[in-house]
Amino acid sequence: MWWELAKMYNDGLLYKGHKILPYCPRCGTGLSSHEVAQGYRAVKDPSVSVRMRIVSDEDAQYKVELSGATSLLAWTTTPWTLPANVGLAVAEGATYIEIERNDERIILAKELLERVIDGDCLIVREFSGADLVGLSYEPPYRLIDDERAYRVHAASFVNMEDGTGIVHTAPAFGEDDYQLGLEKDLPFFQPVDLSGRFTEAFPMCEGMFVKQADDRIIDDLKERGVLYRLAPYEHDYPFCWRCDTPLLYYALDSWFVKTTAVKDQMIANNASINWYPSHVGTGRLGDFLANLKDWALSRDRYWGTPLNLWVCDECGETIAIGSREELVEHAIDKELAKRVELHRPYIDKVDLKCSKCGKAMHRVTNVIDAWFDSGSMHTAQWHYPFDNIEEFEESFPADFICEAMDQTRGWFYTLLATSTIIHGQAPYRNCVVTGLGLDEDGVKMSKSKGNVIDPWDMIDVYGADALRWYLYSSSAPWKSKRLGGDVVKDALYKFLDTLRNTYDFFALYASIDDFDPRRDVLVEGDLTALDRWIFSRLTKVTKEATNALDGYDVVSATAALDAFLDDLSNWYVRSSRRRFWRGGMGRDKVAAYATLYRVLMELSKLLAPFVPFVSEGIYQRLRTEDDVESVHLCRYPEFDADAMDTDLEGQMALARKIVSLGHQARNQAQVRVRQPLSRVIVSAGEDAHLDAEVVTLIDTELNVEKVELTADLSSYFGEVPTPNFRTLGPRLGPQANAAAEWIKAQSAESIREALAGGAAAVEISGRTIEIKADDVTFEAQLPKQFVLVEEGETRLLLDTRIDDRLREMGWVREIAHRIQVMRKDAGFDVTDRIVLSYEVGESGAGVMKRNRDEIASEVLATAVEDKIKGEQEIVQEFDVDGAILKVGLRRFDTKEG
RNA sequence: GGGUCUGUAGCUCAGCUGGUUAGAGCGCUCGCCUGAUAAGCGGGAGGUCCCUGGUUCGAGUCCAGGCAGGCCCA
Repeated sequence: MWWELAKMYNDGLLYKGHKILPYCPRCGTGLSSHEVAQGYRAVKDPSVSVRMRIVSDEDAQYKVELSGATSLLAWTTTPWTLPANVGLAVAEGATYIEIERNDERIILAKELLERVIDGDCLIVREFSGADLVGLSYEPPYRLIDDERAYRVHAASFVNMEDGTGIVHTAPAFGEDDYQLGLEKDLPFFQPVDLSGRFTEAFPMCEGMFVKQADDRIIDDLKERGVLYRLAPYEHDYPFCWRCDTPLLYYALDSWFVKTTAVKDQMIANNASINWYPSHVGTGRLGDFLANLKDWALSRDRYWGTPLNLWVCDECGETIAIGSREELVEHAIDKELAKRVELHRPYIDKVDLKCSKCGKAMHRVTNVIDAWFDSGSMHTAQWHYPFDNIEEFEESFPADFICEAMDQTRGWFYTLLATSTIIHGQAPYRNCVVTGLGLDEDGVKMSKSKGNVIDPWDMIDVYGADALRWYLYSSSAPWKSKRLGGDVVKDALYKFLDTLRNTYDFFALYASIDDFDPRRDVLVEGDLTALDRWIFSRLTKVTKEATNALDGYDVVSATAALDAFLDDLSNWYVRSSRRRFWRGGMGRDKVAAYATLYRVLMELSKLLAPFVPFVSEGIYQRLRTEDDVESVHLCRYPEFDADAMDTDLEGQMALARKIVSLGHQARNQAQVRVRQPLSRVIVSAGEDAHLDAEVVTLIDTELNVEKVELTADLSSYFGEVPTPNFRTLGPRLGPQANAAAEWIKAQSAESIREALAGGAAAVEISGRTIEIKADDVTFEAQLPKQFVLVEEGETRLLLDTRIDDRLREMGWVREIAHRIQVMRKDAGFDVTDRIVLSYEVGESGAGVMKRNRDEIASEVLATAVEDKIKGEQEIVQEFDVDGAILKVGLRRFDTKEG
């Protein structure tokens, strides 16, 4: 940083000036504009209007009519600055008026009359602001004796938004005032010391803190009849971001970085940065740059980076030291300079020898704005240009930085400013701006308010990755985020638990089967449609995540990954379970393992930037010695867009839709899923097609024997003839009902035939009645056996007929399920073999006998006994379709076999 | 006062270049399923898409003006 500062000084961009600075009387230091920006707060201050009696009109156009009783009305929201008043300012072009009331005359801006004066008054005359210039007036406190003081001047900053149009001017306490003071050669009068207390120059309040003196001054003005009006005034006022003391605007000596000299270049460099969101660059920072002011750099604190300027006591020569080498070169005590710690207080012991006059030079006492330190990161982190020159050149400018919105005028700005001056370009290419963390009620967290949520509390409960995932996935980074409550819990349950459970499922069976990824390799030809589908989805999600991250769109990336994990867990794994349950290590089983293994490996890499701990945990458990030792050392997965099988993905999407509709239909028909049904019939638009393997997935999931895909479902609907009372009623009167009964009793076919000629004479209850074609409408009717559900284009018919064969299959499945639950209740391992004993009444005996092998294999029973005898680990009795079945289980002991 | 963002279900939020009947998750409720899952599936209740105008065959979406809130600045 010294190198940077010395470069700036030698280029004439670091200078000493005097400026009105926001000043913290408690910290004893001026604040930079970006520091002030942190501390604005709405407060109520007293606003006062004060009479300033005209004492001389000699130098003005305006001439007093009512001598001794004519006053200018001045306005301020900081009564404590009134003792330092040395002038009044008016707007030259504005219209002012003189009013009369209670034997006195008051002058103020015409526009503001109604806002300042209550009640009626007499307007005596009008004139322009320019006429008032030159008047002498009696100030509220005549504390200095100076010809130049207490006169009216014209100033461009006088506005008509509030006040009286006559502005009290105190050059010691305001930027505009100070500038006016320079311009009009006003005396500079400073009755306040650096601790914010009045000096002996204002005896009435000597030693009093200025803000506390407001009341005292107001009382005094009131007593003396100087006060015209007092009103509370609500406005934003800056407070010290560090200690919350109200800031005073105060004229101070300061060192400045002449950022205004590179303003255009900074604006150009800002335009080279990709901002996310873009409005930060064009709006918030853009506006700031457009109104750029020089950077008040020096601070009068003790701690901080010492300002590297030495000044000669004798001749005032100043030198900026840019390296230790230079320090040693100029130092009087070279040994000290070689080893001295470059911070206070040590550095201040090093005096230099003036090159001009040979006398001692001392370092200025200032330290620098800490923002300069963080704003120098691009260079200082490498100790450039003394070390790491290559590293610097390789990494500058940075690809990407990220911080919160409140750093716009902090870090984002100071980085840009120093880099523009030192390197001529922006130090970062992309900047993602994050929103603020709000508390549960949506209020900004701040230490002073005490509503700060400790991230560790959430991390302890839910984990760091759950917090991360929430922050990434909930909404765009720059939106503010509420923390606390259950939001992080949701991220954990919804995403991370699903991920872990998917891994756990794999791990459970992989360890049972002793899966070895180096031996049990993936064989392309053994892959099922489901395997090929999940690989296609993996390619797609890799593409989506990569593209999203390339565009700094972290939310879309998480959304794509979330959708993929859902597919993996709730479709791939769910539909693959039976493949893992099978005994042995057949080719299909190896294919399933190898597929799931590879998907989990790749997924851990895809997720590594988002959830570094969880992804590493999974990776470490999956990797072999041949793999890179950490997921964070792996390349991010690449994708081959051609590897996507959009047709298969389309089929699978349709399959899942059919399953969903099928469940809905079962629900409507009140037929539970364990009861097998014969078929569903589906229409899903022209191009819909399903490969046999995909159909099998639907069969299994819906527990139906057949899935029929058809272009048109209408052939499954029957037609029912329906009487049209609109025509029958008027024509047949009382006989209409009989005719209607007859129509309903016919089949659609026969009545169509009968009415082919347009009408038919029919014999009903002994009378002949004519039925015309108009008398009959045909309604599509679904045979009772079907339930129809539809969603968009997709329509599904569920055939709900249950014959004896299906009933028996359902029975078997029900029993198998109940026994599985018993196994679980008894605490058996999924691999435990059992001995199944049962007793059943007559009605169930046949079914049980016919299906005992199937049930046995389903529940891993090595032996089945049709009598419950001996010790059982669990016994239960249940009622299946009216048949009472009693079942006992015990673990199969190999010795028994 | 200026800049900027936001306003959609009880809560958290999606809704791309305007296009059927506005969605998801959580929560509530009823049912199903479960040999990985604090899970999953299906049904239901729950909406003046902040307001008012305008453009358009058509507006949650575009335009104008308000209102409310956040942040930044004066």
